[in-house]
Amino acid sequence: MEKKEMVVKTEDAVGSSSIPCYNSNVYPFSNAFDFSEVEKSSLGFMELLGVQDYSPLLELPQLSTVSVPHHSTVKVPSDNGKESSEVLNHQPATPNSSSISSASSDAVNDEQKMTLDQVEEDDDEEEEEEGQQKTKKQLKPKKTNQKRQREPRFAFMTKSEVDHLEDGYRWRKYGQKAVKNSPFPRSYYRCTSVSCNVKKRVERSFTDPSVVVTTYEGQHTHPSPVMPRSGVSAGYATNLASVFPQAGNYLSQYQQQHHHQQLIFSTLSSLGFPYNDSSSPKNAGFTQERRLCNPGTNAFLRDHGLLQDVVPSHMLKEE
DNA sequence: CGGCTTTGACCAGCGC
DNA sequence: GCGCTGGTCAAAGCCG
Repeated sequence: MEKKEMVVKTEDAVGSSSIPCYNSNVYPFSNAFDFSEVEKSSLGFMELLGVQDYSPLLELPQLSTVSVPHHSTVKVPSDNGKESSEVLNHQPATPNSSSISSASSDAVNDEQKMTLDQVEEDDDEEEEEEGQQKTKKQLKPKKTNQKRQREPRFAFMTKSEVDHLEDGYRWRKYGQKAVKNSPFPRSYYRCTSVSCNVKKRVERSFTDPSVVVTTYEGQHTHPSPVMPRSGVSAGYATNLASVFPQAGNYLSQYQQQHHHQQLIFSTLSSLGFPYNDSSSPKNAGFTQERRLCNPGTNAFLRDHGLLQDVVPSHMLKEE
């Protein structure tokens, strides 16, 4: 049986932090994090996420002001100010809330850098071609276009038995890598649609193999091949999307499919959105799920593994 | 036969 | 400079 629980984490969300929270339960994961530690740390949170460019924070102001409940200060480097800090609210999340972690993004500066790189690359191209043909052909080409060209990223934490979750789009796997500190490999997928360079990474938490972390990068330039569905889901997805524009983008994809509707609703519900659908047998599975982000328990802490790419372990310490 | 997955190799970025 | 790691490429193989 496939049981899923989705946890949303926007890579931009933690950005700078102080969105007027619709519901204090929306970002419960923060209960497990001491963001003041982030401030102390030499690593910015975005850096912890493996991001080197924070410009999207400007691009996604809402995300950049997401409030992280309960904990204090999030310091986020940004282009115009280097960093912003915000005192966050202190409401503990309620049980059953799911976690949202946040993540990162970047892009604008990279594009600028890329331009320069491309110019330089033009000069080298001829030389490279020769050497390249001899040894390996794939070597340089990617360099021209790929110089850290990063799109805004958005990650979902999904409790699922399957690694690759259906989201209405078609994906082609183009790589798999072993992940440090994890026995589970990370898979790389790319949208099969031409001219759409959306990518996603899928990896499983090593501390909780039932949890899959899916990270989307970029935005689709085409409609989902799966027909959109109408229904109450739209309202909630929109609601969430209003908090996480990027999330809404992907959530809307999820909601285009049956069982993913449930997945979303389960998540939204746990996020504090009042959704309740007991008619689905699949929901039975949800109730059995470990309370992934239940503050005050160790449950969440046990998940720190899948977040450790996002947050250093010391941040996961219980208060 | 076309599309997809697997897999080894390569490259770039980063820290030491 | 070197080594590690993440990310990507593309050939080979698989499958419907």
